Amino acid sequence: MEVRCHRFTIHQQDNQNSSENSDESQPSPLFYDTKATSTSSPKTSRRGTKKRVVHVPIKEVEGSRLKGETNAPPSDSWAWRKYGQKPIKGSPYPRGYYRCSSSKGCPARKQVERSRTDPAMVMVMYSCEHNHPWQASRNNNHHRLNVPPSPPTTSPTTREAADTNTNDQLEVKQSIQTRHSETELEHESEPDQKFTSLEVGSCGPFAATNDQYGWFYDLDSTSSTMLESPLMARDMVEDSDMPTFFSIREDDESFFADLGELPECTTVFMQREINRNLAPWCGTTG
DNA sequence: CGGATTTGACCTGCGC
DNA sequence: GCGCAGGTCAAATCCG
Repeated sequence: MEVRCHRFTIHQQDNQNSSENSDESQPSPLFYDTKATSTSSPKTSRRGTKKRVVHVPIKEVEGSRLKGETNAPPSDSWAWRKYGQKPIKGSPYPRGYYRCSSSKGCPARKQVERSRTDPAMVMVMYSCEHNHPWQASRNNNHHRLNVPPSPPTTSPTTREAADTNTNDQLEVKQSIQTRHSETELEHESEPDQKFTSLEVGSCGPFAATNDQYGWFYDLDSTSSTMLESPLMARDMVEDSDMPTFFSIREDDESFFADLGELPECTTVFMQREINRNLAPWCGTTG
């Protein structure tokens, strides 16, 4: 089943499995609860984060702040400040660690690394939710007026030269550190309440209500554009750990809401969680 | 000079 | 319990 939402096609998978464990017969859930998984479970962040993968054309990075950086994160509505970089075992590319600098005290973080299977892509893993003053206003249908002032189309905090690969994509991984209780998880077992039942602010924009991120719907949601990148299309066929496509519904749209921060040409693939016990939208506190 | 990046050290979680 | 690897910190450095 195929999903066409704006220009985003959602694909969620574990950050490690995204490229390494392509032989996974079981589709990767949206997020993995590291606390609940065992040896046979897909790998997740060591800190209990849950991740999803988005593919973004690498050309987007050219306009972003990390010019010339191997792991240039895609430009989005937030300003990110790099606080670390680590070589990742099995990957020729290092992983960059970024904190949100759009507002003081924002706990949002993201990790950026090149895809191992396709160097033309970069993975960006988001951890924790943004916590900005203007977010509260979004809940009141004033979303379009309360987005961060002058959301940078280019990342303002990085200074290096752009990657000049124009046909490539970025692979964007997003993860969430979750704080939901067991009770909340039970709600999530109901498909149609999967997102809307979650508390805004307790699990970040991924679990936000439609209202909170309704600003996203003002975007070109009527576009049927999908799979802008042939690269990603190829991966979807070749990779056994491929995402499952599905029809977007309201609850899913709230998932997409956060993706409004991603570059317009971001191609995101979402994988419907198969085992909800393992893949609640938000798990327990890590 | 202020803010962002770099990079080595340190901390922590997980697997054996 | 130990070692490995991921994640974070913070001082040094760089750049506008």
